[in-house]
Amino acid sequence: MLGEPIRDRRTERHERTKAEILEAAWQIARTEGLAGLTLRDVARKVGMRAPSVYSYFDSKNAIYDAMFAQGCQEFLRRGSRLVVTGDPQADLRVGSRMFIEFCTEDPVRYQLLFQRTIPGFEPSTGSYALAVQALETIRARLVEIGIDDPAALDMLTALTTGLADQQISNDPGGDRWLKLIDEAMEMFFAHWHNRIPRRS
Amino acid sequence: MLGEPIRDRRTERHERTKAEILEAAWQIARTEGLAGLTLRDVARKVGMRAPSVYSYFDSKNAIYDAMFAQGCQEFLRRGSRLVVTGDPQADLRVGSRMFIEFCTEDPVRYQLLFQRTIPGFEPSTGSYALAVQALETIRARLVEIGIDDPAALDMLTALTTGLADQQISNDPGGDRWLKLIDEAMEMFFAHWHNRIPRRS
DNA sequence: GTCTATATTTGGATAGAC
DNA sequence: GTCTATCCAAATATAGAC
Repeated sequence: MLGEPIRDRRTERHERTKAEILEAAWQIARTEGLAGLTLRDVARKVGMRAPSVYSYFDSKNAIYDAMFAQGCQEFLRRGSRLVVTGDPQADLRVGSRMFIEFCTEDPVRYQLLFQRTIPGFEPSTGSYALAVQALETIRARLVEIGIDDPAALDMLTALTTGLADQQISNDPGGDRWLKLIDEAMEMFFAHWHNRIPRRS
Repeated sequence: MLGEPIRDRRTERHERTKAEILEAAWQIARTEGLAGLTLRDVARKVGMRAPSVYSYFDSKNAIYDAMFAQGCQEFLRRGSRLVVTGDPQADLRVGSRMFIEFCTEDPVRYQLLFQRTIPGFEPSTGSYALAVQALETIRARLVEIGIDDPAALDMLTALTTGLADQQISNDPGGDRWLKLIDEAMEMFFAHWHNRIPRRS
């Protein structure tokens, strides 16, 4: 009557090693750049030779894809922890701050998820679905705040990714654009709250 | 009494060929991606073999650097053609539209100038100075519009690059974010015009 | 599953003849 | 200035032994 599935110790170990490889990949990407990731380096970091990695991932792009999915899942996890207080402006501030800090705290992850700059890589359908889901959580939160104009959502993504992008590109490690978040949201809120969508 | 310098036909031809190589590099980067640029392809496009390119550029990065400088100069050229009408909002609209269209009309140029995503490349001091000069023209225009808070400049660069970035990443060739430009500038202007800078 | 060995490709850069 | 020939290095991926 125990409903637990039979544990497969072999599979468990396999999954653990996959996770270990991914963690190594993140670390190397953060130091060498996302495009500078090589299977040799990843393998070495986990104490293997390059060919052994192929027992866990079919290709280098499969690693990128798993990293992409991990990034999306982390975003979804953080989004699910956000609460709705009922104060629209506060909710907007908290949500946008979460998003922008998510972007800036790991520029490599930002590059992988939001800029499509890796030569031959594009996410698999499964991973892409996670990204769609992530955008949907943002849309839903904006609706709860009382803003349901689709143009407002597009404006918000532009404004927040713009802040994140400038922060990463022009003041890495600093806060020159981070400290503009509250003011940006004030500006955004004043313009879009209780506004009737214009025709086209 | 003719003040013209003596023309050096050899140098002139050399410069012409350099320009031809750069144009080929732009074309290839636009189809193969900026990171996908190879000397072989560039050489072939101008009817040479790869080693011959070294008679014109010391390295591949020297080509990137020349492209970077060209991009900045094109931006400066367009900025110099903008007029100030005295209508602050109209001037803001025109300036931001110029900037965003400059970005979106050539995503490869945008990537080279505004995202630093090429492995070992960073602009030479001379080329970087052009980029600084370009930002300065934006700052000066914003002052003429009547907004001289440095935070406003940072907010404007975030907003405009954000619109450009979303347009390029999520609706290439379309106008989903381009058509938000006027509304974005309305929002920006309402917030920053005649505002006293806050302490910190 | 992991290894060694190797195939394969690619691409930046140099040497030296013409 | 341009070429051929070549070097050198890197990196993905596969074959097959253990």
